[in-house]
Amino acid sequence: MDTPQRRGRRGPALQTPVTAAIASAAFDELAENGWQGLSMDAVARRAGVGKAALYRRWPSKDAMLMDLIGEAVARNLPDLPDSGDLRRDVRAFLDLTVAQVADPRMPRIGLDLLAEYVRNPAFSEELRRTVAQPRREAAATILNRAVERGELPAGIDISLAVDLMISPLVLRLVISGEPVDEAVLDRMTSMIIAGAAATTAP
Amino acid sequence: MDTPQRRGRRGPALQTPVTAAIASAAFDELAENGWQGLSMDAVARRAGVGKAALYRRWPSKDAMLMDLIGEAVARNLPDLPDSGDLRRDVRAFLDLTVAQVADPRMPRIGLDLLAEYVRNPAFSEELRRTVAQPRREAAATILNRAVERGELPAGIDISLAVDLMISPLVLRLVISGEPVDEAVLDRMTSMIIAGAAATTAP
Amino acid sequence: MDTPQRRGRRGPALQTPVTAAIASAAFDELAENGWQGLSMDAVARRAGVGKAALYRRWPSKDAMLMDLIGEAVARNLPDLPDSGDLRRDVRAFLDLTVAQVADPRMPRIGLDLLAEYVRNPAFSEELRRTVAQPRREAAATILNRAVERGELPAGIDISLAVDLMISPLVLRLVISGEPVDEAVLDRMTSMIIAGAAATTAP
Amino acid sequence: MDTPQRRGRRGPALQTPVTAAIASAAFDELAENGWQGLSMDAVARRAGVGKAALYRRWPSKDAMLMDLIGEAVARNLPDLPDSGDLRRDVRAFLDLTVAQVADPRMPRIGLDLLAEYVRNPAFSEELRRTVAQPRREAAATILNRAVERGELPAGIDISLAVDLMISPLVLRLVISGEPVDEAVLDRMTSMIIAGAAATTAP
DNA sequence: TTCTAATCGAGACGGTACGTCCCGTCTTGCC
DNA sequence: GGCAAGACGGGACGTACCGTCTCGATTAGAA
Repeated sequence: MDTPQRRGRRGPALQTPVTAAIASAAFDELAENGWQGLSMDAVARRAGVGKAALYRRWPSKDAMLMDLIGEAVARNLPDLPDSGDLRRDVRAFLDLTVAQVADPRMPRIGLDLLAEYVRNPAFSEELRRTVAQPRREAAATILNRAVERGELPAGIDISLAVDLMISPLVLRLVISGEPVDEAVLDRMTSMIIAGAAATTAP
Repeated sequence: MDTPQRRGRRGPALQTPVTAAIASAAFDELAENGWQGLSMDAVARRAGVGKAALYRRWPSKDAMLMDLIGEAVARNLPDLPDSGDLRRDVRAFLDLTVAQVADPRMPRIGLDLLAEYVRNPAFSEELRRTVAQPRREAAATILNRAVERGELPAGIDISLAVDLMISPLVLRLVISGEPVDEAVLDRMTSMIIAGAAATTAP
Repeated sequence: MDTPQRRGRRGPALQTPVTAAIASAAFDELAENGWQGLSMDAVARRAGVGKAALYRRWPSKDAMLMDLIGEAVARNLPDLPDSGDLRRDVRAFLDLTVAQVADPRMPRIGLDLLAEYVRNPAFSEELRRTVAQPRREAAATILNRAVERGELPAGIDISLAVDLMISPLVLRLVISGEPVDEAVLDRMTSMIIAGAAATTAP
Repeated sequence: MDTPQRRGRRGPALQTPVTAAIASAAFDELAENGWQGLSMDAVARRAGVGKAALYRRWPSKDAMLMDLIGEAVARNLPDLPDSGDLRRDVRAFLDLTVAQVADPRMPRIGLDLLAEYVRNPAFSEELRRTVAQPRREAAATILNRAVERGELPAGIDISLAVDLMISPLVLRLVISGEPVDEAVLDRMTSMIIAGAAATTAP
């Protein structure tokens, strides 16, 4: 028999084979033509599906892509153990970020994701909630633990320090595209620790 | 010699006032409707110009906007005097960045600019050259002067430190949109100086 | 065998009321502005229809007009009873032609029709088959019956006599536009009968 | 008084070779693309001439083509001697018509000419005056001479008989495109003479 | 000879229509 | 009732052409 085994739902989508086919086709089109270049007709054709099948699931092209991408990105959430040492924690955070962005489908889709993120306020909020916030919280946890351990001074600006943990790496990975090797990550780690410690009110 | 003398001039040039009218109309439309919402017919109508006048200058809507915006952004280059003090130099750099992004037309257009930046490789390179590079060089100059004065250690990673001077502020201003007040800029300045000093090889 | 059964219907048909609305709008525009002055946008707007609905049916403006007009003209075929007398038959044929061309929408559209007839070879053939040929056959029938009755000699050139029955009247009606009253039709009838009888090989 | 004496010449005349080049290019384009397909830019390019040179001479594309074609057609006016015999005169008229239409450039351009004739009222009048009227007068002269000689009855409808001399042949040559050989011309001559004689009031 | 007005080639200008493509909705029949 | 196929209204895109205008270079009549 072929009982449609519901295995711990990954999210509302991908429940039926039709939805899965749409998702696959959409990602292919996204990688080939980008967000703006993707047309609903092309996705439906590629998925061997009627256009109505798409609009039965999402109210618009943007909503569909937000949902599909958001879900895909949200799936790989950071899971960082407490190493008991700030330097190791920070380095692990950076490594995880590099690993996630290094996903083979990321280079092309990721940029379009950011493009649409800044373009579309609704998606902006959705993505902030599902993607950015969890990562910011993970970074904040690392910093707070270090404060508790006394590795960082008490009065630091956590929010600013979190920006510091995320933005220089994202700039390199997503925007400037410069290579990020071990040595750079080492120096970046030092930079983050020193910088974070200096975010106290003067 | 009996060269059959060519009559007439070699051909008229594009008329400057027309280009100016198009640019103005395009910026208005951009601010009102955004990159995607901007239509070439609307720009032409607003500029009191035929659509052909647009397509005589640029091969497509995207090319037009890239060119116009890129040029506009490239125009306001940082011009930072040497204050002789690293902290003052860094703070001036941050203030300048805030001021440029705070330009009333920026909030809406700037995001679209970044969106297209990551989407279009050709524009990406163009924008890197005319917008990012000059600012990176200004930041690098500040840091190098500090090294010469002994305010920063000799072995620091200038490129990484430049990232540090730019990315956290850009993240706040362009992406997260969190407010940036004087106090935050003070703490960010401290963070940058401490972080930059720590980018030495371990 | 496991032929993957195709789901859904094979595809929707073009909707009749839409086609009718387009045809009506096209004829209105044609009468008002002529073939060249008719614009597809105007037809679509007048029909309350998207431009795509037009181009889904015909590949171009000319093809659309050829099809619509050709079909309209082809519809009113001559239906001429055998009066048993050549003169009455010929006169009835002329009257029918005048009546058909006297249709209020004809004066303007008819000329454009001929214009396109001579311009476009494909339309030319189509129109010859649906419009000219039936009328030529009706004329030929009249003449052949007269030959059988002995009203016309046996050796006449039917094709040439058919030209005679059609061309002088068409010249007046369509090209020179001179008025055609009862007296002219009387004289033309005499002319045709005498001329037809003289088309024998010398 | 101080009449500001106008120095310099009153202005050079339009240059003949330029006009000739335009005419040649226009006829080429006309033969290749037809009246509607001919574009002024293409004519100017082909003639190696600026578009202004065209509009300096004619107010519009239609006016230019009307003028050029009208003049070309008007040049070969019928010049028919009085043979003293109606049959020979009619046959000569038909032969001349065949010869004129048989001109190698005619087949393609001639049809477009008629097309535009029925489409464009202004051209219609111009062409009627320069092309049709002289030929109708030539035909009328032939008929009137026959009446004077007693070869045709006195009360015939000259206008209708002129239609008879022109329209069947034109129908064949220009519209139906059927071949016209000697035998057909013989029968047509007989038909015309008999028909013309029968155009008397009943 | 010198002035100067009109012509020349080239092509930009405003405007209008074309034919294509896409979005999001709606309709029709097959499963 | 879900599905494929695709027609539907709407609207933007990028192209082509018309008839006008501007530009600098050329040319030939009038002073």
